[in-house]
Amino acid sequence: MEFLKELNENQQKAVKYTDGASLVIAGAGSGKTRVLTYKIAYLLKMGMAPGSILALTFTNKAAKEMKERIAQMVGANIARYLWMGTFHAIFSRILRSEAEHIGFTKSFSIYDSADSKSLIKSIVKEMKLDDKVYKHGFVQSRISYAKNNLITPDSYLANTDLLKADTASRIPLLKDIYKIYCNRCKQADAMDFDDLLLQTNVLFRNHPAILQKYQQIFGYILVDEYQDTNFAQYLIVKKLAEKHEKICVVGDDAQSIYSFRGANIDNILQFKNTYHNAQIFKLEQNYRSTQTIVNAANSLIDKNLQQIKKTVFSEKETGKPIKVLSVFTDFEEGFVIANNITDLRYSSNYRCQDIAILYRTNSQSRVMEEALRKQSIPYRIYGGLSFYQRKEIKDVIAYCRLICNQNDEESLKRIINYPARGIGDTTVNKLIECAQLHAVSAWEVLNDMLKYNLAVNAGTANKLAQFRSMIDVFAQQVPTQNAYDLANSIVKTTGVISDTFTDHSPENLSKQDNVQELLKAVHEFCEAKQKEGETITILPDYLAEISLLTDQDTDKETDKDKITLMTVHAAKGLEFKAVFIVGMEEELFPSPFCITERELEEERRLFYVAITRAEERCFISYSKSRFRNGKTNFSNPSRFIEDIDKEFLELPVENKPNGKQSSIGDWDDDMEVERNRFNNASFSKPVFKEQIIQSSPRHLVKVQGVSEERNPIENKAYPVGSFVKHAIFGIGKIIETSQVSGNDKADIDFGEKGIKSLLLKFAKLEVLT
DNA sequence: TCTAGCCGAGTTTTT
DNA sequence: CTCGGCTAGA
Repeated sequence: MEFLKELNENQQKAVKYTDGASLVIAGAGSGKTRVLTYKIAYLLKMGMAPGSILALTFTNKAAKEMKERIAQMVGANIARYLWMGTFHAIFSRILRSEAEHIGFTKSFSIYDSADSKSLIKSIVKEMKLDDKVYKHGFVQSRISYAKNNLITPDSYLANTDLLKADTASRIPLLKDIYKIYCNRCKQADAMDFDDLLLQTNVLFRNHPAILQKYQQIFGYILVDEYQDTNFAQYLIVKKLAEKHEKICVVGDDAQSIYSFRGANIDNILQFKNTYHNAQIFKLEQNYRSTQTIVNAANSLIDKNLQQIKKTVFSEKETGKPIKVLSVFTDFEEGFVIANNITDLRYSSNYRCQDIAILYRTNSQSRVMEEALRKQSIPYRIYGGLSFYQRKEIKDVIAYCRLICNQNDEESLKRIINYPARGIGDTTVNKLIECAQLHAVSAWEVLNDMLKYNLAVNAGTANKLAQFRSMIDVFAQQVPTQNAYDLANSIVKTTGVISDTFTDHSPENLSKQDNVQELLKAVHEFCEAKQKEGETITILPDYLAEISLLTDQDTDKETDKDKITLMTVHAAKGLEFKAVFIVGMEEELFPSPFCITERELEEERRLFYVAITRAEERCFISYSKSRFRNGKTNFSNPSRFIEDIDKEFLELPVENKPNGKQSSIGDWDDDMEVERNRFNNASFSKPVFKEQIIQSSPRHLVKVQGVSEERNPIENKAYPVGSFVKHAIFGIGKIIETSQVSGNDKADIDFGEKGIKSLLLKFAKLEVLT
């Protein structure tokens, strides 16, 4: 047990306690993953069989990393038998082997959220309801909420509170949509993400013998990120652990940020009430961040009332204060951040992969992206469209899914007329209506159009029959064909990507690349399975694997050394030497949709998560105006900045070039922060784009001393003396134009608002005269 | 069946 | 602004 020496005292205690239930409260950066991995290694060394350990995580990435670390410690041959994966992955595996007990088949499809949205849309349409009232997004979240709380359609009907709430929200028929939605899923032999948890509960509730079987199998259960479990997950874990209470959950209530998805922070707060003899271990030493960052984060989270008290501390160096950057516009924000990044790269020798830009909403990525691109800083955006959500990929996968499960209605709808084969919307609607009328799947109708009286003309019937037999031919090959060969012939024969061969546009070429990429992935999957001793890997096995994958799981080698751009949510569990948290403004962070104290506390935790991602440097920026939804909106600094003790912050300082007074306007009154305009933030390190691209880091440091002297330069577009209009300051008169580091700049007298030095590329001035 | 054009809406999302 | 969804017309 040499490896135990690598743990501190509390970590060791948490690892070694295996007598009963235990809760490990793990502060940010306190070695949570380390405790989990070492604990599993410890259990294995104590003689526990790997096949009786169940370890649940929230992301595939976390599971994969943990598995790799354990493999290093105890050997891959042992590690591969661990039940380790996400809740969804593990229980979809169990559901597949027990599917017939709950009315599904082994090859059930998994509907992703786009599929379920599309199904909801068609149900609302078929019920002739107003889709402006029954908005698909809202209906979807309502159904998801019900499932996460284990409310089946029948118990929904019996729940007066829910019914009342729906009537009050003018959506009384939600109960019916929910019921039909579930029926349709079952008819399609499909489960959505929430079903994977709900149906597991149904399985365990209705079949005690099966529950008992898994209670026997899982001799020890570990759960990561327990603060983010919802009721469905909580109950699965509770039932499985009931017998022996050999369970260890790890989490941090201060990092609970998924309540809007049904996560219930009470699961961790009330752990002791669920498991009466639970031991609690607190990990409070942060090994990730400087003292300043840890203390700043502590002072922030201290403002939350609801929390398990703990004292996270760091013994690393004090470190630099968190730098607060104040800018005028979101464009300038991007520019300033890019400059700061350049600075870090070349004067502190940070690599791109050490740096992350975090934001509250995905839409903020655009300006950042633009700024980075302009300065040729390599970056990678996480979130947005993932590989598996791309149209061409979804199309190919829809073929694969339909071929493996002909009842899969969403896949059928997607490709029955793609590529176009003369089966229009009218026909598809008739087909589905007919199927509903006879309570069978659409495929069933296709199989016997006469029997079900499908009212289409002979030509259409012929086209439908052709489509059916094409799918049939593939379907017959499923049990005997290797997944890669079958996928390959699907792509070649169905013409699913024939659209992309019409021209050589970059979009089309990229689509072809993506499909090749997918096929390559299938190939690799088959080879990996073969190495594990499988004789043949069939297509359904591959589908089962990828339906639960996300973009984050597909890291490419070429993406290694790049700046990371992602939402704060996506950054949870990650760490970077330097972190930029941008858009720290009211109406953005906290989100205007969070009103109640409980919701605000979650937003504060989100900010806490953001800060604690940083190891050495943390920057926070806010802009006084932001371009959103086609309009420029004014904004104030986020209240959360004030929640951090000032001693840990480096607030923007006023800088007065040439002794000119530059008044701030009204924004900063509450913060006593003054603007350090373009000088400090933007130009302390003049940016020479070309040189940055070509030269080595050391070269660049030399150029940094270049003069910042301003030389008045006549600017023809903005003649001295002319009047201009600015989005924030209103009308002003140009006093002087100049160039600084190759950027056009103007000094403008805005009367009452004072004299401002503005960069023309940001100011967006309108010339009036 | 396809496409241009209009209208309206617009947080966060591990699976 | 920038998507998605729908309608009108080819």
